[in-house]
Parts: sequence; C-alpha cells; structure tokens
Amino acid sequence: MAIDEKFLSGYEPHKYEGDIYKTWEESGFFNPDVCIEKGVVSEDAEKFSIVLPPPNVTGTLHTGHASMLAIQDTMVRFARMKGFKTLWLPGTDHAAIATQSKVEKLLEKDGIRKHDLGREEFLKRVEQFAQDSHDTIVSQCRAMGSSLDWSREAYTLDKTRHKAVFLAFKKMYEDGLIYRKHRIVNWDPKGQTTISDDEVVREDRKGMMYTFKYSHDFPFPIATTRPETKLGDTAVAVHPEDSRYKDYIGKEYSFNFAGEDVTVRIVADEAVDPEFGVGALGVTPAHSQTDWEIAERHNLPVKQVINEYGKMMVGMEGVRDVKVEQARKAVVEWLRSEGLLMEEKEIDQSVGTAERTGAVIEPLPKMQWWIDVNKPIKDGKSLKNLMLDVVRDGNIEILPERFEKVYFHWIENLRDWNISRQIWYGHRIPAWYKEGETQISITSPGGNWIQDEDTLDTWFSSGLWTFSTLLDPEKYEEDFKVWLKNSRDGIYHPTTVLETGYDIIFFWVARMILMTTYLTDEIPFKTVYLHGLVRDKQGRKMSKSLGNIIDPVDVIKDSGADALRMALIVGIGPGADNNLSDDKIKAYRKFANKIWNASRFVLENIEGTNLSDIPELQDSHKAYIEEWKTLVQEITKEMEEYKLYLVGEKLYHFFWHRFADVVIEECKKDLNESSKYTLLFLLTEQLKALHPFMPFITEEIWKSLENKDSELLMVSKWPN
RNA sequence: GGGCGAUUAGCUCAGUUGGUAGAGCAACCCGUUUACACCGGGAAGGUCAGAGGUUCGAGUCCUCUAUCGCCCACCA
Repeated sequence: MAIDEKFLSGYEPHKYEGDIYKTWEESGFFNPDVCIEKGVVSEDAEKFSIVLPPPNVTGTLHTGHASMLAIQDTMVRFARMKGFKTLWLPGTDHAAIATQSKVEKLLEKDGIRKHDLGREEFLKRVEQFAQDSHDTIVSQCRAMGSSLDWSREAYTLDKTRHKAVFLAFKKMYEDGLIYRKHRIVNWDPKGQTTISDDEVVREDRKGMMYTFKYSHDFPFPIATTRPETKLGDTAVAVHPEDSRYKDYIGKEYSFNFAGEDVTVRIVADEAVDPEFGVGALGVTPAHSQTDWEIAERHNLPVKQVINEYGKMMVGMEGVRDVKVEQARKAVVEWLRSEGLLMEEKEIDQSVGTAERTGAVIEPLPKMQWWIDVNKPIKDGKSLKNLMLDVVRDGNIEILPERFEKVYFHWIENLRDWNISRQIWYGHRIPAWYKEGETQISITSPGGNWIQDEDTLDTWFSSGLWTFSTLLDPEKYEEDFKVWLKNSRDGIYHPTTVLETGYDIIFFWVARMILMTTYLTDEIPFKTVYLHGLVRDKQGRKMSKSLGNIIDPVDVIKDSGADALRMALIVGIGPGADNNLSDDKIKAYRKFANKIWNASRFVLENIEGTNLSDIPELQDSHKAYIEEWKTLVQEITKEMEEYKLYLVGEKLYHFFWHRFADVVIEECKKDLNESSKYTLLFLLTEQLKALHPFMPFITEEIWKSLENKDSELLMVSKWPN
C-alpha cells in the first residue's frame, strides 16, 4: 500500500490540529441531535450530559482551564464512543464583579473613572470587553480539541438566562426565601460593594491589642484591636457569671471619647469569654458582626461611625474624616495623652479581606437582599437541609469522597447569603419600589416605580447553570419544572457529572445544589468530579510575579494539544494538584511521535489485510490480542468510574512498551498474515482507546486506515 | 481553635478490595538493527517520614509523633 506522504516526517501537530477540528465541527457530531439523525447514536440511548463550567469573560484561559477542558473532553468522547446520547454544553460567565473591576482598571490607565462615563456608557465598555474575552476563550476551547456543542452555547447574562434568574428570584421571594433587610454586611471599601461571606479571605496578620478605660470615671478597662470603633460603642458586654463585673450589669455611663459623646450600658451576654483579654467587650453594633448580634439580643442602639469609604464620620480633629488605620493611631495617641491607655500588646489576628480587591473588609450596617437558608419550606426542611440530604442520601456523589465532609461542614456553618451587589455589571435586581411598597417584576410596572440600583451576586445566576442552559427561550413558563420539562433539552437534566475545581466547591457546587434542588426538585448532577490546581514543577502556584506561568496556547503551538492533554490528565487523580513541567509535556510529545511512527510502520506493511478476515493466528499473537482485550475490560471499567488518570497511563504503557517494543519488533521479523492482522487489529483498537485522550493525532492517523467501521474516529465504537 | 491532605528510587508522582514495591524524567553502560535517535537493549537505584498496634501477611487498616501544605472559624 502506498503510504501517505505525511508519514515521511515526524508528527507535527500544528499541521493537522486546525483542520481536524474543523472537520469534526462540520460533521455536526458535537451535537447529539445530529448523532441521532445520522444514525450514530440511537434515539433511545442513555444520555450523558455535562455543562462546561463557564469561564469568566475576564481575559484568556490558563492551564487550569486547559486541564478542565482536557478532563471533560476525555469523559465526553468516551461517552460518545460508548453510544451515549452525549451533550457537552458550552458557555461563559459574565462574572459580574471580576469583569467590572478588570474593566475599571483598564479605564484607570486612561485616567477614566466609571462615574465619568455613567452607568449606560460604562456597561457598553464592559460588554465590549466581555465580547472580546469570549471570542478568545472560544477559540482556545477549540484549540484544546473540546467537542462542545456550540449550537447550544449560553451566557450567564443572555436573555434566556435573564428570564431564568428573574423567575428564580420571584419564586424565592414569594416563598419568603429571599428577603430585604438592614443588617451587618461585609463591605469592601475599595470595590464599593458588599460581598458574601465566601468572598471574604482571611489573612493572618500581626495586630495590636489595646487595653484602656473609656474615661477616668469608667469603673474598669476594656480591650480591643480597633480603638477607633469605640466611638460607636453603645454597650459593654460581660459574661453573666463574671464576679468582677456582676455589680455593674444594667448600669449606664456617659463620657466623651476622642471627641464623641458616648453612652454605654453594661449588659450580660453568654457570647463573652471571661478568659479573653479583660473579659469585658466594648460593643460596637454598627461595625462588628458579633456585636451586632449582641445588640439584637439586648435591643441596643446602633451607631454608625465609619462610612463607605472607610473614613471616620465623627470624632475630634485628626479622627473625623480620616481613614480608619490613621484614626486608630490618633485615638491611641489620645488615650495615651489622657493617661487612659493601660496596655498594648502585639497579637496574631485574622483579618478579613475582599477576594477581588484585597481591601480590608469593613463591617457596616446596610439594607441588602438575602437568601434565608434556615427557613423551613418543604416538609419543614430548610435550604440547608435540602443541600445536606441530597449528598447524605447518596443522590449526589462527590469525588474524591473526602470533599463530602468539607461540604457538610460548610453547610452546617452557613449563614444567610447576601445576594445584592452595588456594582453595575450583572443581573439587575428585579425589585421596584414606590412609596414604601415593593414589587417584583422583570420590566417596569410603570408609573413612578423605581428599580433597585443593585445587581445580583454572579453566583446567583451560575447557581442555575445546569438547567438554565437547557431551557427553551420561547417557552417561558411560570414554573421551572414545567419549563424544563417542555424544553427540547430538558431530557439532559439532571446532568451526569459536574467536573470543576475544588476551589469553587462552596461558591458554585454548593450553590447549584441549593438552587437546583429547590427550584426544579431535581439534583443538578449525579457525580461531582473535583480536579486540583495546576502548579509549576516545584508545586508553586503559577503567577506573573514568579514568571512560572505555562501558557496553554504556547504549549499547543510547540507540542500539540494532545501532548498537553495527556500531561494534564495522566497520574492526576481527583482532588490532587498537578505539578506541570516542561519535561512532562515533552514526554507526551514524544509519545505522540511514537504513535505516529509506529502507525507508519503498520500502515506500510499491512497490504491486503482486512480485519473481517481473521487468519490463523500464531500463539504469541493470540496472546497479545488476549492481553489487549483484558486491558480493555479493565480500562473500560476505570473510565466508567472516572479514573482517567489511570487509563491514560495504561494506554501509554501498552502502546509503547508492549505494542511498539514487543509486538512490532516480533512481527517485523516475519510479516506473515498473522503478523499483519495482529498489527492492524491492535493499532485500530488502540487508536480508538486513545482517541478520548489524544483526539487529534488518532483522528489524523485514522484517516489513513482503510476498511474502518466509521469515517470519523470520534464517532466510532469504543473497543470491547 | 477545628478539619483535611501529603510524606514511596536523585526529581515528579502511580499503587484499585491488605498478598514478593511501579512509571516517567534524570544519571550509568552498550547499540548509526530500513517505523521512530522525539530510538532500542541492559544494569543500577527504595528499612514505602518515625514509633507502636491489628493480622499468617501492612506502602495499604488502627493509634500516636514529626515536617510541609491546604481549607474552615463572628474570641473582641
């Protein structure tokens, strides 16, 4: 047989990858409907569905994204070849706060601030940026070989998703699960918005603990790390059993503190630890979560002394209108000069900072929208209960299993979720106000109704993702169950598996379980497969400052998507971080070349061989085929259990060290009918088995095979 | 303050339900064998962090310790 000219040189991935992807895309087989239409999959086949965790439209993809694409595409291609009705649905995430702050930073470079532009014009800029990012992301997904059904692409902020968000909000509001309330929030003074508890990152820092008396007339000292907040104190709390303070409980004291008149009542509260500090806590309801709760229990007044910019609103010269850090120094100085300061000592403390901006969180009282996670709803169960039950009962399985414990622990400590944000990019809260009345509506109710200025936490819309992506835009229904059921793609819900990083188990996985279970009475997915972080060779996080970033685009250019995919999959179990190195990528680039060259040899020497005519086989050849079949049984089972990391390695080993080193070496000595059959059989089977892992090179070699069961390898049958 | 993970060959890591320790890379020796030098053959390399326990048998199960890492947490 005349060998294809392309085999004359080694494997050069960039020559083939683009065209192959185009061929796949044009075939339409990424779309399960086309697979059914063309008879590749039967109409009543079992479904396998998975949504792509939508990348944020904040820029380009990194190796973490590449790893998720590699893992998911391998799962998807395997399922498709196994004959499942397979859907992998793509999309991107508007990522509200992340995208907005990115654009703000870009504008800053040109000396433009968002308020100079106004809401509408600023949003136009954000949308343009989002569109550009989207285009880059989509082309990168293609470069990885992702067999995503682009005909179903969704965006968390598009029309259909907007309707879904509105409906979710409305339903939860009507059920009393979404409410608006004035209470302590995590305020980000830099981002000028509230954030949820999960977006607060704790940082260990050194701090000073000051022990002092409010005034010379005050009977005992208190201790705090934030003296400047004491201008807003309305009480002092002590433990009810603390003999040192028992006699003072119920008494009231007034004094001037750093230029502000302060009145405090001594209250007894169990929350105070008599062992800590001096056992007396100055209560600042407006600027501390704990104190707010104490204030609620004792019906204390709330006095705000710090504003949204992190500046003092009251106090003497040098305190008022000054940022809190500076004000703190001024207050300490004042205490010292008044002779009130008794002790200062350095302590370790954990400070809450904002995930996006890094600013120190300023707790402030604000009117915000919340989701109640404790309110009993269905059969007396709260959202918390729903979330716990589906995992506890085994309806949802988390891999690796140990993350189930992490998940339970998080839910048990979960507090109400603050869902409103004071930013512009995102789903506008569908609440309208007029004369103290509130109406929930997607469009203006007319008249003098004024819409809430805020937008929703980005995770609110991504929480709906497994089913909001499957809804028909034309068939809007007032009930998600009906809407989903009547939709063309409703059959793909619940999805089969959710594959995502363990770092967003709370942000996203838990929120999807919450929203979906409540809104649709269905679980969002049966299995959660959590991958780890991609790090550098030494196990460090990749970062610009370390200069250790591996860009997937560069790797694909140099070594091919197949090599990158293998380097991101083999040996990396769920939950494990991947220390990616150039050596590792190089190893799989060499493997691709090995496959290429071995295939050339086989193709050159199998003239007249047809797999449907099985010749009399030599014993050793029979044994090789048996060995392969045993391996197929093993890896098929492992693929079904999502143990891709084992299968990739086993296929690598078999191809190189059994097939190439042993079988080919033996067969080349005597190229008889038995040899030729064995070579062709094993090559054909291995191309199939390797295809989910290394789709490009296997498809390219497949083209040169004659007598195959399918024109395209991607829709051929998985070996058995 | 809780919880979790890691500790296996020089490096990066596998090791499924307990049954004689594995891979890749690196290093060493040999080989220009017409698929492949992005190669082949060969040899070397480990008291599986430490201590104790269960067992006929432990890298694997239990307890404790050490080092590193991660997550969670309203002690002001």
